[in-house]
Amino acid sequence: MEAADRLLTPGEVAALFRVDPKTVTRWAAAGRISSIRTPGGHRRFRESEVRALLEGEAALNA
Amino acid sequence: MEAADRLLTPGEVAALFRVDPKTVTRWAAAGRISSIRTPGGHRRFRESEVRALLEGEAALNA
DNA sequence: TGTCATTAGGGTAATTTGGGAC
DNA sequence: ACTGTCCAAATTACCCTAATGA
Repeated sequence: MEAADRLLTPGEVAALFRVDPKTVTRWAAAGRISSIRTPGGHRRFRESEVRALLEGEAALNA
Repeated sequence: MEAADRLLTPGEVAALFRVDPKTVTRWAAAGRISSIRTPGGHRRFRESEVRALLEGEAALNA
């Protein structure tokens, strides 16, 4: 189940979705996307999940 | 309890958290993560603790 | 012994967080 | 209901040189 997938920064995820990093933070806070926190409190996102979200929407639209 | 206390280098821990190796060093200096010092002063981290940090945060986010 | 990638250290930008408001 | 922007504070990233590790 758990793959050693890479982690993405909020800025990277925001760039992929073409939204503001703040919006990504809101998604994480709302539980719409799972996040990992560094000991310092910063968030990291699973690339596999982000990609599934991106491609998933596209698939549903086809 | 099967603590696979394999030791990880700052670079390896940094890769897992998707942060800079210097950041891992800062965590150790701040006491956010326990570290072992080599006689030469370099730091090593317990894999079990690092993994608990990663997976622990993720599990809370179900 | 020598090589070479990694790490420590200190200092300065850039990013992220959190909150509330529009 | 959702997003972008403002703010201040904290965390993280990148710059360098010297030492350590394998």
